[in-house]
Amino acid sequence: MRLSDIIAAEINRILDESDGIAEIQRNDFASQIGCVPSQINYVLSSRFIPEHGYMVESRRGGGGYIRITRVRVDGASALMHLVNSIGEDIDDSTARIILENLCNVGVLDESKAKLMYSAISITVMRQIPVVLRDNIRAVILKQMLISQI
Amino acid sequence: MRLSDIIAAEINRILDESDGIAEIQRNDFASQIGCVPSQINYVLSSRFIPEHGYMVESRRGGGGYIRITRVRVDGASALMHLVNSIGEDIDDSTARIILENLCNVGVLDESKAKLMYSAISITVMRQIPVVLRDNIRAVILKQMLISQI
DNA sequence: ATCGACTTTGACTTTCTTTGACCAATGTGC
DNA sequence: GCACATTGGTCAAAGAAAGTCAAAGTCGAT
Repeated sequence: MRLSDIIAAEINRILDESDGIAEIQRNDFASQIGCVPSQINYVLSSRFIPEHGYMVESRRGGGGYIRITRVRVDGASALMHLVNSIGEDIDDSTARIILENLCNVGVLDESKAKLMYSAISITVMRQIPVVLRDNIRAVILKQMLISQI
Repeated sequence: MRLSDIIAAEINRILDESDGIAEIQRNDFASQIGCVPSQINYVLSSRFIPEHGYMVESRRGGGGYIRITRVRVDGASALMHLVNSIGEDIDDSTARIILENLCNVGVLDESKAKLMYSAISITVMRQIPVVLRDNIRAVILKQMLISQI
């Protein structure tokens, strides 16, 4: 079994035991498993991603931590499907249509839809290198949608 | 839990209980919590900052005190002030503190705060070149806050 | 055999917190 | 007024985490 699989399994075990929230200290966790600390980051960024229903936060410094939250309520959640259907990149008009639809269907209220759209608005995207835009837009949108499950 | 979080929580508890005004004596408060006095200053300067709706006054000498006041203003003008105070760049922890404070003051509900935080989470920022991050974070945050006015 | 995608590692960086020595202001008693 | 006690303020160093990045390794598919 690969190291990264062991780490992922261990995080999932904690998530199962702790109501979907795992809070670890990177160095402790790494030495407990027997890997270098940065391996944890690799696993988090490659497996604990929005498409799979996870959110990751962290803080540095004394008392720092990494918190992984699993939001998947059930595999059939409409929002989960939507997130997975978005893919690596999304353009502005598709994003807008998605938000409008979610609003029409009543999954989002107008205020939150506006909030989300503002986060990926042209004002924001202008600051991002063109080649990255569709990708960043997708990542932001997916992460925001996951946060609302 | 970190010392600084304990201190911040305690100050917020006093603010909640005392109609938005907390008056403490630095040395007493510090020894009550079990930290060095200057730690209080650290917490005040990193979390209870004017742009976020707090006032801090103090007096030295016998009978000296530190008074923290939570300024209650209407949401719209609080947000306007905040947006104007943010500037070109913002780091992760300042952003998090802003969102926490907006919740404490009642300008944002927790769901929207989470939504906003997810839009600027590490998962998103990891995709953006390090040198651009603080700038992009600021643009996204400001735009989201403006959308709520 | 080798190409490419995924993993593993570790040196280096950045951020946040805690502590303590020293400084500044204010009040009090003479 | 002056000396001294009583506060709070500042700042820089040390400590405690986590993040980044690129080089090297692995392994399956062609």
